[in-house]
Amino acid sequence: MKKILDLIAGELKPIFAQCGYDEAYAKVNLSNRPDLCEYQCNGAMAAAKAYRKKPIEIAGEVVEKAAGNPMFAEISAVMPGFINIRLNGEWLADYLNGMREQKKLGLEEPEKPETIIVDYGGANVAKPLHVGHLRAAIIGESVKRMGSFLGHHVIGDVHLGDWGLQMGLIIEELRDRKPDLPYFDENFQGEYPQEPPFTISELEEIYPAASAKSKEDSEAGRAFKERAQTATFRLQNGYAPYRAIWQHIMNVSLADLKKNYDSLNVHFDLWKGESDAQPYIPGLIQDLIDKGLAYESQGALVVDIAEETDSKELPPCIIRKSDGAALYATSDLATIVEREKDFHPDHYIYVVDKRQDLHFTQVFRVAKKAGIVSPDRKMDFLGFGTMNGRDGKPYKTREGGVMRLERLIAEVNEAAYQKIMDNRTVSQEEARETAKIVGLSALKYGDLSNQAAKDYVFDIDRFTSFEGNTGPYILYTIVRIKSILSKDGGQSCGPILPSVTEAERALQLEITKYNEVLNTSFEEIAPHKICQYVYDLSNACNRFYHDTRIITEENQAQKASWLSLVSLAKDVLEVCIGLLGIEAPDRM
RNA sequence: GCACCUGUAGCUCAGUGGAUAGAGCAGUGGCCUCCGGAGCCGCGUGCGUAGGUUCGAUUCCUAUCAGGUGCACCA
Repeated sequence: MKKILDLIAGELKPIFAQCGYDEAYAKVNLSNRPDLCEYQCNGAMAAAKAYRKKPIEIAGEVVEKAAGNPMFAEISAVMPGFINIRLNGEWLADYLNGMREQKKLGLEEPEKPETIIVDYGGANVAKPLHVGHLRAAIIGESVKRMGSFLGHHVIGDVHLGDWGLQMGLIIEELRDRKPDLPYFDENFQGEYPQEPPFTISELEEIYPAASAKSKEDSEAGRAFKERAQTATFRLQNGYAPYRAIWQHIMNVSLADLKKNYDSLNVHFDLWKGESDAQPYIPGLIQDLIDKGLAYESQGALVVDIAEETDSKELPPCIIRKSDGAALYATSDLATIVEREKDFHPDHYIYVVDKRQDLHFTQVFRVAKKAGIVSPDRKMDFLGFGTMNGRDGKPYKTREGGVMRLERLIAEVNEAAYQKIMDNRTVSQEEARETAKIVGLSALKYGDLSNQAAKDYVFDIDRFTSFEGNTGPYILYTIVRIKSILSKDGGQSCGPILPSVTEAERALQLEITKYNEVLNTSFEEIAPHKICQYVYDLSNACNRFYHDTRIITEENQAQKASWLSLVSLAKDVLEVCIGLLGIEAPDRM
């Protein structure tokens, strides 16, 4: 189905044209004065200058010709030149009935579906997930779901950090702890064991220990770091024993990462990492040299990325260190080479900490200059801000350390559990299960309701509150509608009739925004707009059934209409929170 | 030093080249013979500052102040 704004504009366009004005002026917006009208067209004012007429005259001409159109209950010209519109109640009811019948609730899908890569993990192998990974996971998952639901072919890639110095550090620390392992016997000829030489909890302890050791300002510290660098170098050059250890690290770590992402209800289509891009690096660098883009500067190989339209000077992008090693930008460029080969995507979306803005600006420019992607390829960097504590500083544990994701989730679940037990008498088991769902909604909604690019304050009490603009409040609304529908058995839904009360009308109008909201939210890569909508729709629901007795309504056709209306509202809400990565329980 | 991002109500956040800038929390006053009161209905304060473009600017531009972040061999 078409969006209502487009349908109204579609009626006005020929009228503008008939009157001799460019039909582009027939653009329609939601009214920002609901007391005056539901929709408004401001084109007459914009056109006034071009046609040297008073805006009100233009508006008057258009309104005169539009009067009598069955779509409108009211269309009027108001000083200085607004065109105010109210929809006909029957037309609106028809639109809603259309939504009920169509798949995806009448969502207008893009004419040409795109292949889109969403890169949103950034997890590091052998390091536990912490809150810094939370935003990428939550926002990226939502962006991926939005794109898929709209009909695009979206591929979510975790893009693991699995190829850096951390690997050498772990290998050398492992050598110090278990020197008898066959991986460290230069003369070993047999098969390496299938069993990993460590558990996940050991691994999580090994890395920080090794990292600390390498940073020690002592002879031993420097020696250890040098060993780690050598080990990293050998690993990257295919030294078999270290490859075998690396594979163990990957297996053990990935199983744990998947478990953690699962508990967030975040799922990746690809579990690629930096290591997968390595084979493309030599060709990439040679290509950049051959094209004359890469040149030596202070011993390193760099590519200039300045463009004529730049008002400022951007530093060049380093693609090879003076010691010959590749680095971050090289790896990301090689990953693009790989993705072009595998998927040839129309659109890249990187969901990464906003501090990497400059890095991605450089990478995108090099990719386009070098022709790795075509110049018009859509490449978006969705940089997100920091999650802060109530003190406005990056979120930490009470002890001041880095908060692990597992612990954060556990704390949110506990807070949700307490609230559920305070409010209702349910069994502990049911409360625990519900708390997981409610807690996750609190966590995700609390994050997604903010603009991604901004820092935000994580306040566990506020996010888990069942009142106000929170995830639990949204879930409550859905659960309550489910309760109403179950009271009736869900059997007597019928066609939605024109509204009879203001609250009902408001709810009807709110529901119809669905199509518009989903499309613009994805175009702007803005999940918070879905949150805003879901909140508005929930409020409209609560107002409606607060003063309308549905179940006891004696007029059966009226009752059937209202049941359909709240049922449709519930469907819209569930689709929308699904795109946020949230689901609603049946009871809470 | 250079650059980028952000400044909206006491707090946390939305929002728009158009009419009277909105929510939640906190404060405060009402509403349960009623499908879940986790609700509904009230009450008041604000676009960092100064210019400019425009018929119209909180929105676009410039300057300025404040906070955050990034600036060549970490990822």
